[in-house]
Amino acid sequence: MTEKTPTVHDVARRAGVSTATVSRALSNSAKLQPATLQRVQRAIEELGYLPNGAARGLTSRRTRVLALCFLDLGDPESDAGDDAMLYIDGVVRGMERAARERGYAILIGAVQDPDAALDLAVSLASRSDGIVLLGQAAPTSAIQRLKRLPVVVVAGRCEDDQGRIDQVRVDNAGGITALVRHLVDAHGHRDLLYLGGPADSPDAAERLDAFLAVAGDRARKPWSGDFTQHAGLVAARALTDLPDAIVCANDQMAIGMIAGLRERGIRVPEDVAVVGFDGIDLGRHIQPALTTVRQPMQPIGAAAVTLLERRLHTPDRPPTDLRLPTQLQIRASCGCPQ
Amino acid sequence: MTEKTPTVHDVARRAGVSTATVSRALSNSAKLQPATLQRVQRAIEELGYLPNGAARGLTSRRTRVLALCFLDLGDPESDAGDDAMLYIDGVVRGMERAARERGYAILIGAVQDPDAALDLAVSLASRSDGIVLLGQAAPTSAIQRLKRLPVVVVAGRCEDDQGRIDQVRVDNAGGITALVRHLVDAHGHRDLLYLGGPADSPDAAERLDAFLAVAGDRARKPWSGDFTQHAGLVAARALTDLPDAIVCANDQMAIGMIAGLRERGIRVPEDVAVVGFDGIDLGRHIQPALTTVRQPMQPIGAAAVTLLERRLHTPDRPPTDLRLPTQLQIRASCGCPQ
DNA sequence: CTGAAAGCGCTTACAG
DNA sequence: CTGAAAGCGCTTACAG
Repeated sequence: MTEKTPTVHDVARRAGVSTATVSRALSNSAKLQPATLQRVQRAIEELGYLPNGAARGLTSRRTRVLALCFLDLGDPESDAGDDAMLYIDGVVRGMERAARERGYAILIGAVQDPDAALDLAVSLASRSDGIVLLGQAAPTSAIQRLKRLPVVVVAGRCEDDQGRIDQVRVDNAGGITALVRHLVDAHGHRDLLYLGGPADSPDAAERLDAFLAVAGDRARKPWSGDFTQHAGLVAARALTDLPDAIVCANDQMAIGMIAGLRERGIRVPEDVAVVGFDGIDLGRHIQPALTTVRQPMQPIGAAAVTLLERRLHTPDRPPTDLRLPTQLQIRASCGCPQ
Repeated sequence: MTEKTPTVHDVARRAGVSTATVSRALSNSAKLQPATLQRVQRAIEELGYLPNGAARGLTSRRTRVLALCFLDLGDPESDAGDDAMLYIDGVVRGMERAARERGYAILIGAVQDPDAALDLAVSLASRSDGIVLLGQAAPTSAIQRLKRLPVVVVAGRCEDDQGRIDQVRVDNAGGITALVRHLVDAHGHRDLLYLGGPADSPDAAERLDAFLAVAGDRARKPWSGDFTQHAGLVAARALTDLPDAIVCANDQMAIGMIAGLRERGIRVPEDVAVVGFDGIDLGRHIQPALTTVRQPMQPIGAAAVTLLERRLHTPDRPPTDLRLPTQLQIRASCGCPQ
């Protein structure tokens, strides 16, 4: 740290070759004479040479980095992940694994304030070969501004006029439909309450629409919450006359709902069925185990990476709007035997 | 993407200023005349100019990126996080939040094979201002090789001769000690079985040593597993005569243990107490709720960032070996009333 | 407050 | 197979 850090020139001098040769040895792209290669490698070792990524990136015009920009709504006081965070963790892991296979690392950045998303996105984009914008971290302004490099929007609403923005979403409508059909067809429920998510969430909006469409006149007037366990708890306490089944827009609210009902001595699923959406790990372990719709978080991340790479190779390909399938996960809270 | 991307020169020309002025406007470091600043900003907007991070990094010698290198041992088939992954998610989140406040983004990279850790670490290091090496992703070879830039080792074993590597670990010994004392003092248990972790985990080693030391002649010969729920399950099935209490080296094994005991009709905590280590969210929700020792995952990540930044400012400061406190989390599986 | 110019550390045609 | 040299797009002293 104190002594000057060695560069390709130092390595070249020590190995008795040109910097071009050092560069070739580094990326072992060109075939070097084994002896030459070895000399260079020794010099690198002896000098403790570390290539400068910025210089490489500047020259080669590729950073080998893919970025992810998201909104961090989590509670900084809590280690317990809320839904949004669990979702993001899954996406990050999926991205990382897919990126790794292709020789990319993942750069992540978050903001709390949606208004800061544009600046963050720009700053991440400037250091990467492509960027994924998650949900509400994808304001139209950002999308427009970043269009010089591949952008994929995940779980967001994307108003793209030029047609170069790829999207990845899940089939919210299909998931809700399968869930409601199960409640209606398998269990004969006819009085359904929907506890929806926040109005500004694109996923929440799609789920609500789908519920309304498929439940038809079996639907009560929907309630709404903020996707937290607490919202489910509060809703459970406020419930006066019990429906046959309660469809929650995510698992956390369903879990809070079940806890709140239990407080009041109301049994799930005997007195009322409760189902969720997301498929978080916790749902498997509560009593009764939660019937839900599983979102493929890692595949979402992996798909985003794939789309990024495709557009890197073919900038002008038509935009893809990927809808990943969701999967009905029947457990006990709907009334099915475990 | 097709048209050439604009550079500072284009912006400068359009704004009728020099590139130096554009640069100053970008970093708003120097005070520009408001009118000048505005002209530059308009030009940036009109051109859709995106600064080139590599070029900035090359010149300024700072990337404003902090890297995290870890081993990904997780099951790619499963969305359900295992312990190691939950731990990493927590650390990543802690790093991201701490980094964000200081204007850094986080670059993450993982490998499956420990032998590949060095190459990955080098590649991450070359794009960042500092790097944290997690656990087994911190081979001595990597530490030596990277020493030109700030390195902090988290939950690893670090054999550093030169004294510039900072470390962050948790107080494994203190945690185990509090756990065993509770079992012995509060519940009067005298026959303790320890289900340890893999031999190559530094954390596992410390926990085992501490258990042996504090349990003394109350300890049976320790068993060991691989930190998965499955290992706990297998151990439960293999158990012939029941101890008073089973101390598991992590929560996942404790959860598997409880499930395995239940299979056999053995009640926890009535017939045997079971406790874990880590404090994962799931432990709160199982029946009985898991008594454990809480690791402060996010603070670990945050501390790593703090140490990185300190060393960035003061390269020659003496190395810090941080031990973050753990916290005994008494719930029901030890026999305490919930 | 602003500009001209050097230089950051690589890679990549272009020769040979 | 290897080298000389230009140039990637910024920032930063140095002047003024």
